[in-house]
Amino acid sequence: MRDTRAELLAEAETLVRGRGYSGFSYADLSEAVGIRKASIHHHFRTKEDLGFALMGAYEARYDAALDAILAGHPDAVARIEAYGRLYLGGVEQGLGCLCAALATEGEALPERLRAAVVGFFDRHIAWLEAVLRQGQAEGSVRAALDPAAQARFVVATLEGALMMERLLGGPRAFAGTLAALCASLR
Amino acid sequence: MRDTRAELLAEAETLVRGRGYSGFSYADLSEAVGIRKASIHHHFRTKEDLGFALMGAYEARYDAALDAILAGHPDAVARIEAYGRLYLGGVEQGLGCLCAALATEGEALPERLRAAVVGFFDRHIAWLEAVLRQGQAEGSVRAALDPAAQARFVVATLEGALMMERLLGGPRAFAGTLAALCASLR
DNA sequence: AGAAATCTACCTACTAAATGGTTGGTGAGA
DNA sequence: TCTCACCAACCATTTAGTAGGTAGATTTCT
Repeated sequence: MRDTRAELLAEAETLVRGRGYSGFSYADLSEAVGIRKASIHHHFRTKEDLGFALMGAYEARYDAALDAILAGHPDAVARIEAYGRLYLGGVEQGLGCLCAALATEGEALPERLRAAVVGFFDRHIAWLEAVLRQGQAEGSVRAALDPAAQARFVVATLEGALMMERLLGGPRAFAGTLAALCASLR
Repeated sequence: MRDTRAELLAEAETLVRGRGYSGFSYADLSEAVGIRKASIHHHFRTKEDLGFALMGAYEARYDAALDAILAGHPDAVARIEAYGRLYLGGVEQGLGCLCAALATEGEALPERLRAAVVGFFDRHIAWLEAVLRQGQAEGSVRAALDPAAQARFVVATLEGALMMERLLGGPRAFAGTLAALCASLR
């Protein structure tokens, strides 16, 4: 049996990351999944509900990826490099970050969605801060850096590089920025 | 006499940077400027024309700002810090970068607009690369850095920080990232 | 200079299409 | 029998864009 709800989430994510939240419609999604517009409302009552579910799934996937990074890479800088490669996937597929797409909406974004985006960034910043502190304790990360500020710096650089290189330099250019970022930590 | 065209450009820019390109409508703009919807079409035949004019004005303003920075700051890192403060203005007003707003639209963005966005970034990268080279020649910028890669890195960081801190940490957090960025260049 | 023609900036009133969303169903399976 | 997943047919509103016109300024012709 096909899991329509999951298909809807997957296609909607591609659409939002590809053209922005208000740049996609239920009609687009209907066509992508092969189901009538009204049936989407059966799964997600409103567009805002869909956006919120999208954020939930996105965050859950990222949480799993962060755990996998901790399990697979002992070194702090290697962890941050692996974190950066999560964004690289977006560049390769020509898709931006879901949170960036929502953040663009700014004032017009429903409060729940804004809160979810803020939560996403807060979590990532906290994770990076912990990794950086560990790196400093082990000596692999420059002791002079402020972990809290540096964590924001890392997210900003990767988000910006994804946004820009998706339509400019592609994966190679993104990889260059990631390398420069990691070099600046040591 | 009031310059309606200029008012339209100013208000439209605020709207696009605040809520995204497909997140604003001629109706919004009509209300903001106090002119009928049909009259906007007199000044900008299509929404795409308006977006293109928006990019033109935005780029012209940035060009002037880049010249002013060269004239006002002899030191390379000071120039890049001043460049970063251009973005800070956006954080203070709660407005993202026009190019980031357009870039979010991705595939759905009309070709002319995409080309304009690419041109904007290319110009900024070239400007920064030249500034970085000069800094290396003078010894104020680390010689080990690759100017071309580092220029992309600078734009990515500032764009990402603007996108994120606009709704997260505000001007203080942005200033922290800008400081970390400048420190990483020396 | 004065009349005629043209242009500019704006308007009201429309259109076709798309938007998110609702109603009232149908058929299949537990 | 009841729920689930889906549907066709709606709906009100909003979207970008058009048609046709008006009042006032500017230019052109005599």
